[in-house]
Amino acid sequence: MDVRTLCLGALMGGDATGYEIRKMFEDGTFSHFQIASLGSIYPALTKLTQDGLVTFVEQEQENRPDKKIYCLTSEGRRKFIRTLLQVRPAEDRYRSDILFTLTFAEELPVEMTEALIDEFAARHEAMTQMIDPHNPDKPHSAANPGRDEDGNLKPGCQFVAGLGQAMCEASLKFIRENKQGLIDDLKTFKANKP
Amino acid sequence: MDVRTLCLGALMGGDATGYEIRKMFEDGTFSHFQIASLGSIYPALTKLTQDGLVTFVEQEQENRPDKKIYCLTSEGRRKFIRTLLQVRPAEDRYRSDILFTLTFAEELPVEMTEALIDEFAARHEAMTQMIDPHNPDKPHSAANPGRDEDGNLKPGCQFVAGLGQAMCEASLKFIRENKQGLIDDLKTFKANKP
DNA sequence: ATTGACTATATCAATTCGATATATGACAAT
DNA sequence: ATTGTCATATATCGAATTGATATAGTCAAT
Repeated sequence: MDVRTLCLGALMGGDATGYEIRKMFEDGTFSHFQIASLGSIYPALTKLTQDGLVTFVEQEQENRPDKKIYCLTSEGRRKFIRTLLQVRPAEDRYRSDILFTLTFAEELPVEMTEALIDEFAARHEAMTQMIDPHNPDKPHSAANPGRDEDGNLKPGCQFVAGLGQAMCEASLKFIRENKQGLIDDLKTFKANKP
Repeated sequence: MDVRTLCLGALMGGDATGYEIRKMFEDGTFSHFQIASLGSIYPALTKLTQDGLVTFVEQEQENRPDKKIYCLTSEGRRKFIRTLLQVRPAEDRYRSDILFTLTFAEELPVEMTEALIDEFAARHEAMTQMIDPHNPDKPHSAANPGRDEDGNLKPGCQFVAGLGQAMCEASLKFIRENKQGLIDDLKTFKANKP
């Protein structure tokens, strides 16, 4: 799925600026299962405008650059749904430098291994906070759509959030139960092979 | 972490061809937490050769293109370890078109939502098989390093494999417990909003 | 017979990332 | 006082990477 399609999806939750769309992928609704950088979002929005799939109104701001608030056209909306229906979703891909590094734990100081695991845990801890739809310090901003008029989370979003939480919790649980074992294994491993 | 570093890491487990390195990321040891395509691996190996971090011997084959079997130099090995020690690992990133699509479940036919969830489950089921170090149909090929001379899985690899399994199992469990609920929610949701 | 899958290397256009530039205000730290 | 950093906001661009394609032969299946 290319960034253009992702932008259309982001605008399904309501009008937004390019900056706000990036936040949806950085902090917001999509952050735990999609990625898009500003360097791809802005050109995508320009292209979508040219193709008539979105429009924008420019909002002047005091002492700040103008905002461009983008809005799906009815054609953009139709195009997005059609894409979802037609395109075969790509394989999921998970990318983790930390896990890659841990694969070579035998070659590293044990303290570093421990620090890497702690870092992994901390990041996943932060992610559960971010995903949690009931989290009170999560603002009801443009970066967190997926709700209907009454403020209820839509079923699809709720399911996806729950799935993300379950995966985070599982990894945290695994670390709690297996970190010390790995450290011990590494120590004996290193003692045997100097 | 760039593809050059990933290639060095792949060669830590023993000599391999570019094709075999891709398999490590496609099917093998690294497949569930790193990605690298052939289009990036071959140029990376060329660059690494120029920099003296790997060497290769060309092996003629009957009725096939020659194999280039790449091998870490001692400098390459040192460089790799140094990189692991120095480089701050990038944020983990998980990318899933299926989950993104499910976010818009309200806009799709319920049958499609169900099919997407089943597909997600099937892929994760396949992944657990692939990760499992005890899986008997997993060959002891160049695509599956991470073992010492006695065939024992190294502690770091075992930990990472276990973590991957735990996350897969958690997602499968979540789906078993919540799929029907989502389908029901969607039906009532759609009934209320025609 | 022919389609598709596997081994093997290589190239390349299109896409995307990540860093940087620009402008301003707020707030914390030294 | 001043420096640093963070947040808002858009935009550009080189570098890295993907994904498709070319080449070429073997093998199994339809």
